[in-house]
Amino acid sequence: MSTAYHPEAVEKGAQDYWTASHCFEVGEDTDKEKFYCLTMFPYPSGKLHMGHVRVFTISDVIARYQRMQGKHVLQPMGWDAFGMPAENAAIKRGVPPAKWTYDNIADMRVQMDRLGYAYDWTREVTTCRPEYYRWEQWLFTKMFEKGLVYRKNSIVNWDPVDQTVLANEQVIDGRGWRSDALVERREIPQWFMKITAYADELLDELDRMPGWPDSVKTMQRNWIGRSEGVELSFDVAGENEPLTVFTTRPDTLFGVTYMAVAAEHPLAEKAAAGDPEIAAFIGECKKTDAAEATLETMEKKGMPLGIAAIHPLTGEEVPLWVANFVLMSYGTGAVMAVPGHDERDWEFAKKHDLPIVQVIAPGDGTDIDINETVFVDKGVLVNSGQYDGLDYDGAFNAIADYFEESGRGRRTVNYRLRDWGVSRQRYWGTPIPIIYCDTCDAVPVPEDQLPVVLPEDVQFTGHGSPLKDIPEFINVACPQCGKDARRETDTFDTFVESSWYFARYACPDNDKSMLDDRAAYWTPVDQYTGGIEHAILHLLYARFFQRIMRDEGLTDVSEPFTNLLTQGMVLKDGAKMSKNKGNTVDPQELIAKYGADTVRLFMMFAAPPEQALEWSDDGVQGSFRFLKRFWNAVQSHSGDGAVAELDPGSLNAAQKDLRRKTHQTIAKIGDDIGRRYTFNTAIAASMELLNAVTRFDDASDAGRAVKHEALEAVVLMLSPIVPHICHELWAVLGHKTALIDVPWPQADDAALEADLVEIVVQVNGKLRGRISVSADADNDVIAQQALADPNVQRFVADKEIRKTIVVPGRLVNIVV
RNA sequence: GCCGGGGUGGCGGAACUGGUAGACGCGCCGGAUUCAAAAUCCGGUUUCCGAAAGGAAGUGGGGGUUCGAUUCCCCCCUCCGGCACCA
Repeated sequence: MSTAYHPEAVEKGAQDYWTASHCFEVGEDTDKEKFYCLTMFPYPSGKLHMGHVRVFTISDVIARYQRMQGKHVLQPMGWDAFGMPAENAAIKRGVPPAKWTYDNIADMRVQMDRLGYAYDWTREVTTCRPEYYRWEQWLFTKMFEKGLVYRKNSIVNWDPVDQTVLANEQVIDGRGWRSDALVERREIPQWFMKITAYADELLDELDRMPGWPDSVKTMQRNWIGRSEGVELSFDVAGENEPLTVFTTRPDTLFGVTYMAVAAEHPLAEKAAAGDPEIAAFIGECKKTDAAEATLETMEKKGMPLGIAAIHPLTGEEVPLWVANFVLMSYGTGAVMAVPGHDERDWEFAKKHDLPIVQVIAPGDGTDIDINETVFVDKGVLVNSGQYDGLDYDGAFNAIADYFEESGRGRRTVNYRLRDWGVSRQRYWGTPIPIIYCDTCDAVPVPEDQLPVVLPEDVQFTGHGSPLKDIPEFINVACPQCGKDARRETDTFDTFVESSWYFARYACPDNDKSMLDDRAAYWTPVDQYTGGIEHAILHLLYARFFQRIMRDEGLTDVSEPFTNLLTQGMVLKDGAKMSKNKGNTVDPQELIAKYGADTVRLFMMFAAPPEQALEWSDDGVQGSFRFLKRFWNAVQSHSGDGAVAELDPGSLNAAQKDLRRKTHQTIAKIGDDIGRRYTFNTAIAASMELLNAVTRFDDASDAGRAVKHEALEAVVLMLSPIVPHICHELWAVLGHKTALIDVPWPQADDAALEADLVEIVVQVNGKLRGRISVSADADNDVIAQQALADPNVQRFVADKEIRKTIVVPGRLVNIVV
């Protein structure tokens, strides 16, 4: 057999072995501890990109490591198969979205297998298949029965030229991506899921999720945005209905000098009816896309409505404005403005010459000029009548009490989180299982008529959903009264599919129920890995859906993902690699040139997983070179013949040193992979150990035994990262058992002990020397020896030593 | 605009709990091997001063705490991600 490293042959050999032995196909019948290792499933865009390779490899390394720890590991894979790109491809190339999607899945599956991932393909889940989406249709009807879904008008981006709803991504600088027409906000009826009913639980549980990164938990907390405040009503001159607003700062109530409502607010519409100028302004406000980032960054504009609200405490008239920064979908669509103590209100008041009144003074008694700078901190009330002198809490309670007693307001909790709008005016998605009847209104499709199957063989024009052109799909009998009725043609947001797929992997073949006992065995997911871009939406929706399934009696689990690893983006030229931007790198070419192991190694070595990884074409070569060195080192050692048994008690100093290095490395890599997930430093440590082995020139029996132990350790510890070459080299080292069934190595504490340690000596915090002391030397001895160092003496000389700090095993700092 | 995360040699990164800044790799320079090249192997490589020993400076910028700060605190700059219809 040739001893040169040929990756294709090595990789095919290992993969054939894994396939033939079915070693990654797992059942539930075992005494071993289970470990469910999952990566966010891909959208089948056509080809794997580097972001996929990164996330799949991270997860595969963890799965293989946990298997070596003796766990019963499930690592499944599937496809987030509904989505907009399939429709775009259909418009562009005339291929039906279904065919395009299934072809892509087939192609990507081949690419994944070439990378050697340890997947249980018997559990593959594809979300565009009726066997999958029927259960989310079913769950939606259950939610309907419980009142957890409802229909209401909501704003979409409307392209007035193409006469179609646009996704935010399809709006470029406020214009439709195809038509280039200015996008408008338009209200249409849509279905919503009541995620706000779970807001408190989703928020509170974050405190009990130690396996999630703090950054993600903080983002979710801020996204839910629970705030305690007061809802209070202002009478409006000439109106019967009061105007209700929410505020977290009732202490600033005396500082209200104007109020603002959204363009869609009934009071604004009423004023517009009698004033063309206002009507024009409101029309202008609606000529913008619906993204929050757009609203928050655009110029703040407003116009007086000529309507006065009555201040509930002073009885004074307060002018009512319509403003483009107030959102109808937030709270009540109206805000009270306190320009003295709110940044945005202050700027708006300055611009429109509205009065600014100071009603809060700094707690430390400092004088401020409210016309010069806004004061947003909490403090002591002034200019606030009977409430003067109260602090924030005192004023909050006194004013809240007053409103509650007078029946004009109440303490309440407000959330930034809004209910989840799940309707999409698109074809390639799960049909929303609703039938509209003139008599019975919206009726959920009964269980025995599920699934509502999406027709796959359609003419796709790009002008509206093709479902609207299929009478057999639309025209149905009302399930309640039997009269002629119409089927809903909107489909679900694709985030609905990705909110529960992790549970379905446990029982993808069940056609009687959504989940079963196998889900009880495998869930929750022990390790979930995916992109940081999903920190809020996907991960919050999945947490919500898990609770919906729990409350439906399908599972006892509340939190779907015990440990979360959010890997950074793969960037190129400073931006996320994406097809849209055209800055992708094809992994396929690299695999063809260097093999899967080199690609896996480079991805894991280039950066720690949570950091963004700026792609560079250089460096892959280095990983390949390392694998060749690794291969050659094992082959040449093995070629020297059989190895005697290692006797740790009879080693010389050099042999002991290498053995110490081996066991230090075992301890370090176990920690790096098992606890820290810093695969880059684990690889660096393997390289160091291999370098030490290469330098170690000792052909004695004991020497070869120590070397053998080191090489075995490297092969075992690199095997989660570069499994193919390690599979082969394990056999080369003389083993009959396949590497996949071998446990992780253990560090021998006795081998770690050293006689001498090096200690750094500083004078006034600056490095001045190094000393070697026995490992058990006490602090006085170390300090004496440090002082004796000639270079240290130069800096201490005859100066008075004020302090000596000894950090055992590390350093001595002499302060003069 | 708001929320979250980054910024360390020519480059990717390391330094885990406040204790040797630059591990490991890339690149580059020098050498060996070769008719030559590729490949491989050996040595060097933060900057400045110095023949060396050694010294000075240095982790985006400014300030602070400390015997000691890449690490903790305050202010600022800049890049990346998310902002509810991209997935």
